[in-house]
Amino acid sequence: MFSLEPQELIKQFPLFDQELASFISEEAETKTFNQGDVLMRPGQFFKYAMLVVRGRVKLFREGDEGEEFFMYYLEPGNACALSMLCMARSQSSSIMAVAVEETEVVMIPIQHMDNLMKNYPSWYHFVIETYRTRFEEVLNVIDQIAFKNMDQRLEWYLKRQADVLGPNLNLTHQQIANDINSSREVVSRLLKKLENNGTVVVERNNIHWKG
Amino acid sequence: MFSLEPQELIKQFPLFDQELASFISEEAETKTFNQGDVLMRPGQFFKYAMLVVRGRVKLFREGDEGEEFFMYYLEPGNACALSMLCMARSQSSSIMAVAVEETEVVMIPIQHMDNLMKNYPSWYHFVIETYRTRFEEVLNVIDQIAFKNMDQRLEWYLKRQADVLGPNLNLTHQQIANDINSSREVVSRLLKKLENNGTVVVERNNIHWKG
DNA sequence: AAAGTAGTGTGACAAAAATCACACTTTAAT
DNA sequence: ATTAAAGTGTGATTTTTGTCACACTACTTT
Repeated sequence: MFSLEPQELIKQFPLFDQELASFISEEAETKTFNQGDVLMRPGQFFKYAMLVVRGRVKLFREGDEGEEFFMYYLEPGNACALSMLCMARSQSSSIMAVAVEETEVVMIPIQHMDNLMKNYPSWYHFVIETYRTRFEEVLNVIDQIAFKNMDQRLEWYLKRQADVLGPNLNLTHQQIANDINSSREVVSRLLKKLENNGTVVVERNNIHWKG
Repeated sequence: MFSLEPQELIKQFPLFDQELASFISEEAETKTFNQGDVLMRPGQFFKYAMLVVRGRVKLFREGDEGEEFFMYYLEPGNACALSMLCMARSQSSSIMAVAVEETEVVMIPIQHMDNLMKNYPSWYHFVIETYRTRFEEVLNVIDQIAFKNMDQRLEWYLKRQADVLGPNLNLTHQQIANDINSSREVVSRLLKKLENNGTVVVERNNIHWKG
């Protein structure tokens, strides 16, 4: 654990002002997670608000039978909205957050929240903005699964992946199927259709998005 | 428009402390919406944070082709999470909020937010709690449509309705179909199955939940 | 009371998606 | 180099859900 320079923080979080960055730099610690590490799991207490400064975190919902459903990525400059909903929780099935690469996270102990909210307006602007963004994101997910068919959902999924990871997606059909809660065969077939459209180029372990 | 006594507010919003309730009572206005009135529609600016003190508001998502998808109700003591995400927004398709009965809403002008956040800790606790609750709710919706079949989704839908509206649900099969984005015939058939299970009693314009 | 309308029931069929079976191909392991 | 493992392609079949057609019932309106 080590802390981060205020200037570095502001670069990642442009909404922060000088005093806020200094405070966080002073009081928060930085932790590095390895690929595959779980940052957050269902039914967990939070002792920190988590800000991603490097790497990438994948958020997904887990079903009762262990199914997974991809929600969104947290990237540098993002905060984990749920980690800021500090109060206790212990629901049957909640959300999972896993580092998909080596990831550096600023951890702000929960006991500073009152102070931050009260004395650092740029903090609560950031919090509000974080919620808004995530809420929108989640609503878009609902649109997709409520209103769209698999082919459109797959396309939307790939597009989002490409927006974050770049056009070269190192994904197997099985992994995609897991993320959108479908099956490998269905994904294979739909990918073929997208390839015929010219939307993607399909290779082993790799989908090239041309959207 | 008229304002509300602090004591009345606290009764509805137990998280509010005395000073907060006084401030809101002073600065906010109360507005009454009739059944069917739209409180919020896609791509709208918000000038107020809205707190429901009487009645009921239905929140649902609209699809590109005008489909609807029920999300949740706001009841007395609830606030509209999205109305508090004040900043400008104009997304293609967003959320709809409609009064399902005569509904009284406390409208807090957006320009008081900074002050409220800064000087009334019980306000931001309330805001955080509002977000948390809605976020959870929306995640549960995702679970249902991502992982469950229509029969289970219908059952869950009816259960939620019954939790809010009581066991006697004045709904037609068509209305239910609209809310869960299915079709009337499917709903009819599944209701029959639920009736055989003893989960509901089906009558014209009325479903009696026995869960 | 007759006619109209909204709500419901049900069979037949179509479409979307999941599942099964198995062939084949590329990469990794021994 | 041979085997094993992981990834992909594809037809056949089943399940789930949506659609169409039409009958029927219970309320409303005149």
